[in-house]
Amino acid sequence: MTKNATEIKNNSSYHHGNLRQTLLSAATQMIAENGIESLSLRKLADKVSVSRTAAYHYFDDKNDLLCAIASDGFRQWQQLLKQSEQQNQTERQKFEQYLVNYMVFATHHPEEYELMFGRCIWKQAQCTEELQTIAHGTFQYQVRMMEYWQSIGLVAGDNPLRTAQIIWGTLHGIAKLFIDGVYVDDTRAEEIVKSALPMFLVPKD
Amino acid sequence: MTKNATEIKNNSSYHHGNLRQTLLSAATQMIAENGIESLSLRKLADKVSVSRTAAYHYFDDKNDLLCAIASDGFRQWQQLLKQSEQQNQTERQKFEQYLVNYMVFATHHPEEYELMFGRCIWKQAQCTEELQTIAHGTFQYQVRMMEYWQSIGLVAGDNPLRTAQIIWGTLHGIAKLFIDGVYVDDTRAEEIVKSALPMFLVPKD
DNA sequence: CCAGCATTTTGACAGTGTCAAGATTGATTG
DNA sequence: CAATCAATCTTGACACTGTCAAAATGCTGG
Repeated sequence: MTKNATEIKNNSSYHHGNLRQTLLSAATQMIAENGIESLSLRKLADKVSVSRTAAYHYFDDKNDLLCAIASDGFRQWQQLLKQSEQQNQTERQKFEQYLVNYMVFATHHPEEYELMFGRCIWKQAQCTEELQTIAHGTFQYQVRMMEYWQSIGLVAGDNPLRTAQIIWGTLHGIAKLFIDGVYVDDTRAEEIVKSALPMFLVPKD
Repeated sequence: MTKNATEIKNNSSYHHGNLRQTLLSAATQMIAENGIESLSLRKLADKVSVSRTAAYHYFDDKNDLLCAIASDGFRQWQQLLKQSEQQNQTERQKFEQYLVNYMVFATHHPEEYELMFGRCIWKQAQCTEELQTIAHGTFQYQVRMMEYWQSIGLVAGDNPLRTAQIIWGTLHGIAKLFIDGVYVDDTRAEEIVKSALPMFLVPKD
């Protein structure tokens, strides 16, 4: 029997064959279901039917595993960014789409979002080089988008970095207030972001 | 010897005399120094020279203790809010002061801020009634400030709640990106907030 | 002086991350 | 084909965590 990267689990065998990916998927699912804090390496190992310390062959640390999940999140987000860029709309629509996309991504994958931008990785533990690279790249990409939108007179301001920081801050703040449960009323995040939109635009008249 | 609320520790006595407050202060200090995650009830007990479970007589939970610290934080913040309101400046200056104050408070007490607005209490655990009340009151207060600033034509928009949500979101987002270490460059949070200021104002000319 | 009460401690348990050492297996090479 | 080796996984162990139940301690009113 040859190794097959797509087969989930080679039953009744000592070697798993695909443990790293299996761990990542299972961990991502567990996090999505019950939150980051409820993920323990031991419960994860149980779920995958493997011993407590098996994961240590693929990840240095619990932190290392979390960083890998976060990196996946960034890849997803980058894909979404590029997708919405290719739809032919007005630039103004693209900008609005970007804002809404951010909110939808954050509120639909709250735990992964927390991992990507939260203190758990960035402050408390040190983050992987892979994660640092991809995160930085994503931000740079967004700065360039701002630069373009400012150059065509859509978005206000003349300092793309500053503007990106502020707009990102706004999105991040609203997203986090929802995700963390500070905003519990039925107000929808999307609506709030849409009413924030005019703030960022160059006045029309 | 009579009991004295100001004396820190009645040495060589079984009963402490002032344990609740002592625990709160020590915990606040430990959190400020080494972060929320590094606070354990046992280390806290050690620091106060008391047994592991002594705290359980004053707090239901670890969560309960954290909520008490957060409540203190809100009291501090409210005081700061009212102070800056009483200084006689133009309304425009007061508004700017409010933004800057928020940022200064958040970045100078990052761990307490995280406790006040972070997932640790609001999402993961349930928060105390005391905390819920004081937090809600603080937000209401800020909404009323927005209402006033909009009524005199300083701040843009006609929906105070929405505006408060957005401005608070912006402040919160920028603060958290700094606190959590996502922004690591030497850009100062205060500067960013000041350049965000015009976004919120009614255009002058 | 003693009973009762508030306060603090000790003992115990389940759960956590992680290291070191051993067990198992598939692959490689003579 | 068989022996060895390296990759992979497991077992044992340790320190640390929050928290409960039961015991111990000291203050205070009768």
